[in-house]
Amino acid sequence: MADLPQLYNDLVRFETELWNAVDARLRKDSDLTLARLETMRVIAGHNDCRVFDIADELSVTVGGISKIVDRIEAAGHCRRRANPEDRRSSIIELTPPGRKALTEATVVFEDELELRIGSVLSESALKQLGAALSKLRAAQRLTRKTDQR
Amino acid sequence: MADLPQLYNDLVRFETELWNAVDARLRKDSDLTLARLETMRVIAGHNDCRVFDIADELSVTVGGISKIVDRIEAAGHCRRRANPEDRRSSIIELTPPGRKALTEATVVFEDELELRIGSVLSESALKQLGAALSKLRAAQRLTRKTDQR
DNA sequence: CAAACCTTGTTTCCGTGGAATCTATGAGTT
DNA sequence: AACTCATAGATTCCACGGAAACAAGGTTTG
Repeated sequence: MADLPQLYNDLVRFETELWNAVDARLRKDSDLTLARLETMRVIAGHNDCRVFDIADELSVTVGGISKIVDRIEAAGHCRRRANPEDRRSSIIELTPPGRKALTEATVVFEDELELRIGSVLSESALKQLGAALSKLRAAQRLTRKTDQR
Repeated sequence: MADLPQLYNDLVRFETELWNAVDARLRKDSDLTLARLETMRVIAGHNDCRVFDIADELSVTVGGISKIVDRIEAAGHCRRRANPEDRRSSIIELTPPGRKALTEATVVFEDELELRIGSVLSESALKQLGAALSKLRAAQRLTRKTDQR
């Protein structure tokens, strides 16, 4: 019998510490925070990216993302463009300075991940971990449907 | 080569969704929130528990925990007692109603973990996941020492 | 096509948690 | 003992993100 509370605790604590460490590293060695980096990665990876798409992919609220996009836009790193398909929404795209900042921050980001994850586990352990997490997320997507809000 | 950003993303997203789901379930089926449950679990598991001990174990700030303890105390679930060893700090202990609430909430907590983790992965996959997380945390504790601040 | 409903995004308001500051106590040095 | 420095906790201030209310556009149904 696995000790689920223990596993839960390690998971949550590791995630907290990882987030803090990566965020601190980005603030020190790049122009982005982790919240902005994650948002900009989604923008870069989506064609015709809307606020909704980002919120969905990052599991946060639309209202929260709307405000993060405000800040990224104020920093000159992205811009909202009218969506010809649907006038309720805008299409968000990175500006050239935004793409540059993203590229630079991504190097730092990946370096820190390598330091804190890649270099700690064996290649096969990494594969297993990735598989476990992806299975857990898939299961969560299913239960979500039965959840009432 | 493992895709670390992908793994990172699954980890953070799973943790976010898990936290939200467990917290929602606790609010619905118990008297505690997840933040309070975690705090009270630490209090219950420590002899002569101080604010510092909780903050350290949960990887959050002392100031934040001080306020969470305020709320738990206001709900009548814990109490601060003078520490005879060190008058700067108090010893925090659960009240009988606090212990009762903790016991009840723990049932809900473990049920939700079983639903979202235990029943999703095989026994051996759970073991591997636990081992990987504990190794990752151990490595993080080491790098922390070299981190300035 | 109108009415009802749903989707998308923004904004307001609020609770939470962090950083910084302040107070009190303890430990170490002279 | 007096001074300095470190530690524990509380408090103040602030930034962030969620919930809810709102606005506006889209979709469905009669």
